[in-house]
Amino acid sequence: MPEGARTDADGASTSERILDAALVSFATRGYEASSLDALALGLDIRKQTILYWFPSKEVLLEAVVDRSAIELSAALEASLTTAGTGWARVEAVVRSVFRLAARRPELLGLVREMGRLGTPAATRFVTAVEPLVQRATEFLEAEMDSGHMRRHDPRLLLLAIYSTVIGMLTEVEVLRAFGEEPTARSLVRRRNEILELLRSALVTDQA
Amino acid sequence: MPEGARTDADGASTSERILDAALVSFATRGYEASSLDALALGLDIRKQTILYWFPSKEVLLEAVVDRSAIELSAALEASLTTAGTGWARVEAVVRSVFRLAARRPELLGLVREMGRLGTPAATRFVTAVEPLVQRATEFLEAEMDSGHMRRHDPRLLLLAIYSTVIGMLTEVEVLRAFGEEPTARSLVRRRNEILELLRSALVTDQA
DNA sequence: CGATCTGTCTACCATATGGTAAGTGACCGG
DNA sequence: CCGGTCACTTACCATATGGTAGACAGATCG
Repeated sequence: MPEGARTDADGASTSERILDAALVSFATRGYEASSLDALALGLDIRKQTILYWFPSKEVLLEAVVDRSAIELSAALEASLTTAGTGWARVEAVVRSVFRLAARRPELLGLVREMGRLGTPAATRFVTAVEPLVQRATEFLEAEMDSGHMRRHDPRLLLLAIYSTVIGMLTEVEVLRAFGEEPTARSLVRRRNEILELLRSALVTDQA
Repeated sequence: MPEGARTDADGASTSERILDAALVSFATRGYEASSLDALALGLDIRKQTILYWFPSKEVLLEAVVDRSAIELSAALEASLTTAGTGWARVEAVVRSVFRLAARRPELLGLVREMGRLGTPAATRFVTAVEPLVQRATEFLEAEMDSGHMRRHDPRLLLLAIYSTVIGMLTEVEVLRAFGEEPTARSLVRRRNEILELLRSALVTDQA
């Protein structure tokens, strides 16, 4: 976003490095528990540099949320354009979310964190993703109308799918309690489990 | 726990009132974001009274977690002893969790919060609930063996069910985004949706 | 070269936080 | 009636927090 930003050896501008670090910290430790000092320390800059780019912690949060919403939407949109129809479409979306979780777990972590820090952060995020929700709802409705999927309230169904996927991706502690270590191998197992579950729950024609 | 505790007009001892308020605050605002001062203010006592009963904030958290784990386990155990077999058993447990969510939403909120505050708080909770997980796993396995339920990895299945239920009970912000207001009416709709979903996903004999 | 702008820094501050030390009044057994 | 314990208080404190003010170095430009 900033034009005349100095660039790192890796080519990353300071403000982008701050956004990256803040995303990770917010997603894992949580917003309140993330201090600007700690953030700055990790980046080997001074807290005031952060406050130069983002005049307050809240503004920083908004920036992180906005950027994440864009990235998330982009990933989902991409998987939607290439995906087929019917169950294949659902599977493609779930797979792409899992791929995203493997590559950038912080993004999913932030989504989960979003619920806690209520308005206005959540509102911001929700507004950005709303079009996708709308599209998904219409798709599910069409599939049900055509008889390819069992009839459900599409928005409640979407909420259930969302909960399951996000939960199985982010509840690391609970995961451990259930005897699943958060490895790449386990991630695949969880993905397949969810896909199987959804398939048997949704698809009418099990052939 | 405290013996010679002074009792309130409502018969609640100070330490119990502290635990109650702390549970609500931890479950909604989060542990880090809950300050002892704010807690004390809400109870119309001084912060030092809190530190008299619970020598540190962390100890307070442990106490809250322990008590909640006990209450949660009790509720689940109760529903298990009265519940029947097969699908009826699953349904009974889900219903009892939803009943608990209606009566004491903070309890479920704390469970969700647990994942964020990693060890040792989570470990504590998990240890307390572990026997239930074990029982549930064995039950699911038996049902699959007898062919009444589709074969899945029982622990992954349990994790999926957990994620879905907790998510649909606690993600209030996301709920709003999906057009569901957190009313009692909506709670019932969500419960029925989950039950339908689980039934079609799990039960082989759909008669 | 001098003025200006940009990015980062040092210095500082008000407030809030978890926690310590020491008191105070009520009750209670001897 | 008196010493002690119990429940709770006032008085403090060290630290951490988000944020302000202003200095300083390097680039840019007339």
